[in-house]
Amino acid sequence: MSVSELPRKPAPATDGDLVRTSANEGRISHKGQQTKAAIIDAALRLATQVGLEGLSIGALAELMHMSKSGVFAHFGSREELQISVIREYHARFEEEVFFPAIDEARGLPRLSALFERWIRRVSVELDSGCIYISGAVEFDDRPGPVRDALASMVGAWHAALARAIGIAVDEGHLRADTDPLQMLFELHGLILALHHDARFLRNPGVLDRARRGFARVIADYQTAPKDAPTATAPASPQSTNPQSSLQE
Amino acid sequence: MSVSELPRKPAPATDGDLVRTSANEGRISHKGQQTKAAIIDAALRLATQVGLEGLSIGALAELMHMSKSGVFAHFGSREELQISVIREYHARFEEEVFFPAIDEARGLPRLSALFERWIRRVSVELDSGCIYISGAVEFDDRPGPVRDALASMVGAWHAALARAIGIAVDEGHLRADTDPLQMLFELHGLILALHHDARFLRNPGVLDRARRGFARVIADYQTAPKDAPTATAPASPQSTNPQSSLQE
DNA sequence: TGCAAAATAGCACGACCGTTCGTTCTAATT
DNA sequence: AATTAGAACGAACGGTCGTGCTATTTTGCA
Repeated sequence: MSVSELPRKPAPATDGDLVRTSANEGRISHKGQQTKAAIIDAALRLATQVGLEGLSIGALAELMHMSKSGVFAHFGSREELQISVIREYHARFEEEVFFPAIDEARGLPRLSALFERWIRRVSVELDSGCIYISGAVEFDDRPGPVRDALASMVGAWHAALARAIGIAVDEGHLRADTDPLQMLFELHGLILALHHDARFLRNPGVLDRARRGFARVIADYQTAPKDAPTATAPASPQSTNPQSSLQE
Repeated sequence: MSVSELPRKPAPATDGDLVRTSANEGRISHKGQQTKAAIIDAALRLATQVGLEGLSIGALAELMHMSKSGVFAHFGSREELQISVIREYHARFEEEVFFPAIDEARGLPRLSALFERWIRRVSVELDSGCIYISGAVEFDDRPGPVRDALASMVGAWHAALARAIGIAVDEGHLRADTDPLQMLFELHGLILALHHDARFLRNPGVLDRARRGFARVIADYQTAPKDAPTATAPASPQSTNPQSSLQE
C-alpha cells in the first residue's frame, strides 16, 4: 500500500530516460543505475538547500566529481532531474513518515504518529528543508511537468492524511461532524509555520509549538462544536485513550 | 506608530516618494524619482509572480520599456533592487493591513481585523503572492542583506501581532495564561496554509477555512485550558476560568 | 578474451544573467 | 548662450546556465 498511485521506478509518460533507449535486454549494468541513484541522492541533498529551481547540473556535477554532460546523460533534461528528485523525496517521505505510522492502531494513535513523524521530517536540524513546501512556493506560478509531479504527490499525501482523519472519526476518536479537510488544513498550517520559523526565523523551541498546536487541535475536534459560542455537549467519546503516542 | 522602526517617508538615499504627479509644479518632482517609483511598482508586481530570486533586471526593463542599464542605474545593484521591493511591499502591507486594523478597538476587535485583512492580503486572487512567504522560503538558506531586510520586516510584523494578542489578553478577551507567541504561531500557520492551498493547490473556498480556523483558535484561547493532559474533567470551563470577571 | 553497448568526458553553442562604460539627449542653471 | 547635471541608451564583458554533439573509456555478456 502506497500513499500515491505513482509508480516508483518507471516514469512511463515522460519517458525521457534516454539512458536505455530501446529494448536492450540482456545488458543489465548495475553501474549506471548505481551512479544515477548516487546522483539523485546528491541532488536531493542539494535541492533541500537551494531549492529545486536553484538545483543546477553544473554544481551537481562538481559535487559528484563528474562532468556536466556525464550527469546530464542520466536524465536527458533538467526537468527530468527535478522530477527524479521529487520522486526520491516522495519515496523517502513514504518510508520515514507514512509507512511506519500506518502500522499504528487505527484512529488517533495513527494520526498522532503521522503528525509526529511529519514534524520531525520537516524540522530535522541538519539537512532540513522540505521539498514539498519549498517546491510549492517555487512552482505555484510555474506550470509544467515539475509542478504537476509535485502537486500530485502533495495531493496524495494530503489525501492519505485526510483518510487517517476520517478513520479517527469512524473509530469515534473524533467528533462525528469533523470536517477532515478543515482539520487537515489546520494541521498543515502547523507544519508550515514550523518550517517557516525553524528555517527562516531560526526560532528555537518551535518544534514544541507545533506539538502543542496539534494537541490543541485534537482536543478541539473531540469535544464540543467549535464555532458555537455557547459551548455545550460535554459528552466526550473516549473509548480508547487517544494522543498518548504523541506525548513524550 | 508603525509596525517597524523603519522610516516610512525619508529613506534619504532611495527616497521612493510615490507621488506620481505628472504636473510640472516647478518644484521637486524630479523625473528620476517618478520612474524609480514606477520601476519598483512593476518590480513588486513581477516579484509576486516569479519571486525575489526570479526577479531579473532584463525582464523588468522589458516590462518598463527601458534599457537594462537604465533600470539598473536607479539601484546600483540587484540586491538593492530586491530590498527596495521588500520595503515597498512592507509599506503597502502596513497601509492595507496594519494601519486600518489598528484603528479598531483594543483587544479582539483589533486582532480580528488584523487577521481578516491579513488573509485578504495573502489570498487576493489577481496578483496574489506574499513576498514575506515566498521570500522566507527563497532566502532561508541564503544569508545576506536581502535576507536581513526580509527577516527584520517579518519580525516587526510578527511582533506587532504578538502585541495585539497581548492587548487582547490584557483586555480580558483572551485567557490570562495565553501564550501570545504560541497563539501567533498557530494563526501564522493558518495564513501559510491559506497561501499554500490557494496559490499552489488552487483549492477553492480555502479562504473560509482560514476564517474557520481563526474562529476556532480564538474560541479555544478564551475558554478552558487547552493542553490539560487529563481531559477527564467535564466541569464547566467557567469554573476553571477565574478571569471571567474581567470579561467585558 | 573480444566486442558491442553503455557510461562518461570533452567541447561548443546559444541564451541569459548582472554589471560596467561611454555616449546622447534633455532640462535646469549660470 | 554657455554650462552642467541627471536620465536613459546601447554595446559589451565575463560568467553560468541547459543542452546538443562527438570521442573515449568502462562495463558486462558471448
